[in-house]
Amino acid sequence: MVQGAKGGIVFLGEYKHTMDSKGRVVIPSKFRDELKQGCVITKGQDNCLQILTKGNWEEEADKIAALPKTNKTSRQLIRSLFSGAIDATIDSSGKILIPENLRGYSQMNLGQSITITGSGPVIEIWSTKQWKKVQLEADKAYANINELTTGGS
Amino acid sequence: MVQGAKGGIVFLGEYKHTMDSKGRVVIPSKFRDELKQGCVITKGQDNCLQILTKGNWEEEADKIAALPKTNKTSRQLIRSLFSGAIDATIDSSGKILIPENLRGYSQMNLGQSITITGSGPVIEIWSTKQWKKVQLEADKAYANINELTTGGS
DNA sequence: TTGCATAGTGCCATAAAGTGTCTTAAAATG
DNA sequence: CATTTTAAGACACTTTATGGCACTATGCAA
Repeated sequence: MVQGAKGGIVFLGEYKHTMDSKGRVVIPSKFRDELKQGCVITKGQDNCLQILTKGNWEEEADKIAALPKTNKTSRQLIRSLFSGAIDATIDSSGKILIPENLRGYSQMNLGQSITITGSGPVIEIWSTKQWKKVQLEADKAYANINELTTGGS
Repeated sequence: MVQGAKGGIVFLGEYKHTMDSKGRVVIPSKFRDELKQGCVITKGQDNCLQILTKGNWEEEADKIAALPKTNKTSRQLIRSLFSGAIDATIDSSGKILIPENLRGYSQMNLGQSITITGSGPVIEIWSTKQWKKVQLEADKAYANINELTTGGS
């Protein structure tokens, strides 16, 4: 997998897979090496799930845990992150199980299409339905920025 | 390969090739040396794909990755850029594989004609169909510029 | 406790996708 | 014109995705 200028891992690409009848999904082979020593699945923003490497998770968790617990929003964030997180391992055929509560959160259904995307330091998992919506918006935002920074057409 | 005034690489020229039955295209031999250590393919404007050298990519990626993830637009940019990119390597016969999602984005089909152009610091790949349209517009714009800068005919 | 249902795990078979390499023909080079 | 390089297609091989089946663990109810 590619590395950024600062040496961190950068996940790239978009992959369409299927959730099997038991709630498992295949992790794209390009991502597997980085996740082999274990990974953590959390609730992401916009109804996606995120897969973090062990290293990334620790960083993230430290950041969140350090937030002031007197602040209500912080407490909610802490609760959401930790209660929604699960550590997972890839099985011998490259699959991981998405627990029921996370499937619900991200609107994934057994046997349906899901989309896995590399999104820089993290991997995101989407129901393909949801991804299509998000992607459209994302591409629009990207196109706009390009116009601004490159002078446009 | 040519260098610009500031020492950056400058890709030049227009090449017509064919996408093979597996989605691979031959990279013009003049471009290969610069891409041998790896390159990244991203979505470009007007439904083209761009091939960036490692160096160019890192610049681009660092800019986007540094954006705050709490901001929705930033998240969209991150998603669009990274999910729409893939790192590629040239094989021993000078080909690279264009992944399915990027073939879709750029309207390339297996077995069909594609056009590869040097476009300054990046290489662009087009379905020939799309390229013809864009080239026409580009030529027109160039003619107009000439008129403006030379005072016209 | 026993039996049953449900969720989770491991592994295998098949099909599809991706990769590597070779040959031939065409193009470029000197 | 001879030689070298490049593009395109073909093919074999490898890897990956998917679905299925069997087995285990867990919890619940009879």
